[in-house]
Amino acid sequence: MKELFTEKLQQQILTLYQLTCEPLVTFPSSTDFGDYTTNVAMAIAKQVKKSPAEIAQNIVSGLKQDPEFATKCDSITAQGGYINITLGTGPLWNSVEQSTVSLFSVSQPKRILVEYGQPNTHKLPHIGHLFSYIVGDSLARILDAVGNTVVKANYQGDIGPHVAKSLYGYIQLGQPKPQTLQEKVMLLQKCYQEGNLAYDSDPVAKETIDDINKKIYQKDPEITQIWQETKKWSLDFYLELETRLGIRQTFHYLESDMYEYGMKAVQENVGKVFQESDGAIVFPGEPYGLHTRVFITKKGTPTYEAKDMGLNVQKYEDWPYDLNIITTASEQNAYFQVIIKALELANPHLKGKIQHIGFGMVSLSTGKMSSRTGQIVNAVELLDATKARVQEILAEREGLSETQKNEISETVTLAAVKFAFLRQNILQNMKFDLEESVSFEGKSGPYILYSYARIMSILRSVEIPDATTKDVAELTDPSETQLLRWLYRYPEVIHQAAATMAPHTIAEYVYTTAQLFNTFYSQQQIKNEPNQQKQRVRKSLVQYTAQILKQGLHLLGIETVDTM
RNA sequence: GCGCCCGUAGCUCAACGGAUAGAGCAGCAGACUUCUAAUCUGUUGGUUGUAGGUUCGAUUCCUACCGGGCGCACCA
Repeated sequence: MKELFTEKLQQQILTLYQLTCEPLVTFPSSTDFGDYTTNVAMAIAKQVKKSPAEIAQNIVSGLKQDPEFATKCDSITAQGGYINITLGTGPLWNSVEQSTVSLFSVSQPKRILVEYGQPNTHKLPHIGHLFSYIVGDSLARILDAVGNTVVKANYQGDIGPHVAKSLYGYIQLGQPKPQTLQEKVMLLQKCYQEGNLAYDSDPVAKETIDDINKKIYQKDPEITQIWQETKKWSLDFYLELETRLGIRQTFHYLESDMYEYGMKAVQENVGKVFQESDGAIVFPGEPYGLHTRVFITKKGTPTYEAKDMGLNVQKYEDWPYDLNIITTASEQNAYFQVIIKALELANPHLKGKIQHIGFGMVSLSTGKMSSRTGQIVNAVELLDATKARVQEILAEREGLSETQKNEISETVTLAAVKFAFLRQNILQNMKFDLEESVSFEGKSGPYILYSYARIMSILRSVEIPDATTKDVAELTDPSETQLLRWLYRYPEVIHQAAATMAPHTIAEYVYTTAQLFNTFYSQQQIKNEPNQQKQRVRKSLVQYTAQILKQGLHLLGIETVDTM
């Protein structure tokens, strides 16, 4: 409907003032002002040489003559320089009905590849990896929801000093073979920590580790065997974690596989894109306002840069994309500016198709979580600690089987963590507070799931037909109309979230939806409502609410439960 | 030193250049014989880091300064 209003406004402005402009129609700051607002009268006041209020009044008078406008709008008023539009309950209802069935698509769908996750093997994932998984997956879901074709990719560092350190520790321990996957990856993490310590404090160990690192590249049979075996533990563990998080990625790239391809990609372009400098192959970024980076060292080994060259060409060969979104922490922003420039120069067909999104760095607001181990919080610890808190609350619930409680606690845990990560602008640094993230009150994942479960409970207890068009007139209470007005915004919110790649827009929206429902819930009855028309329309209203909550949460990677 | 990003309520965060700057938590005062109280209602709390500038209008754009984060060649 927004397009309709924009168009009609444009016509009015043109006929009244012989002016063409793109009138900005938006949601007003408060629903008290209506469903749409425009400040176009203020914007053109200077050109027209009339007061904004007068212009607004003229436009409004004109619009009121328009029959299409009249049928859709309850009121259209000029308030100062603002023009406020309030839709009728009927049109609002019809629109909500539509949007719960299907979401509109973007005008020009794209093939988009989203890369996220990127955990290293031979180490446990920390909170930053969890953040990347959750944010990247949500972005992919949102872009997909508006009609793009999206595939998800992961890129894992399975080679390099960190692996050598872990293998060193592992060999020192006599290459034990624990039973469970959990024990295996815990062991590798411990080996890494010890290797890391030895590397810094013991010169002999340092030499050994450097040697192991070299042997991996040289495909030394003995080391390769150990490397492959332990790597598989890690990769299996990550697949398990991804499954737990509800994430399924189409492509899993390994850094070790990009080694040769990257070298080739760089060497083919020496003299064109890259140049030799001090024995190394570098990309001189200064002409582009960037900095110079080394792609192949003077020892002849490829750096991460070279591997990224290989990776991003490989991705296009595997799945030709219109847009390749690489997400990482923002500390790599400058790095990716250089990489993308070099990639575009070496591969003109990729120009404009690679976009880096550097999201904020996660830091712990307190040391509470890490006090136990003295280490960076690992992702699994975080999930398990959250789950323990959920189970405490759930233990007091009656009428739920143990199996149900288990399922519910896992879903609620993921909702709590995912929502905590997605509720703020992903580009900004985030302070992660365990206490707050597992607090299930207020603006939280569990709050929204709880609201959804309440609706499901209502729908279980009332078995009545859906509302008819006539019933809609019975929506009169502010707690009802406020909710309906808010539901109406859903498609545009999703569209905006996709356009700006901002999952937090949806998180905010879904939260407010739940909030408005809870207000409604505390004020209005459905089960015991004597007026059958009111009962029907309220039932359908909460049904739509549930559908939109479910869909919105799904875009955040959050699943719902019917009972909690 | 150079470059990029960020400073909004006690804390964590919202706010296409637009209306009285909004939420949650914490604090205070209330609401469970009623479809799930992980809920709801009311309330306290702001010179949007500082100083200028542009604009009818600035948290938003520009400049300087102060404070914080990150990056700047053979690591990933």
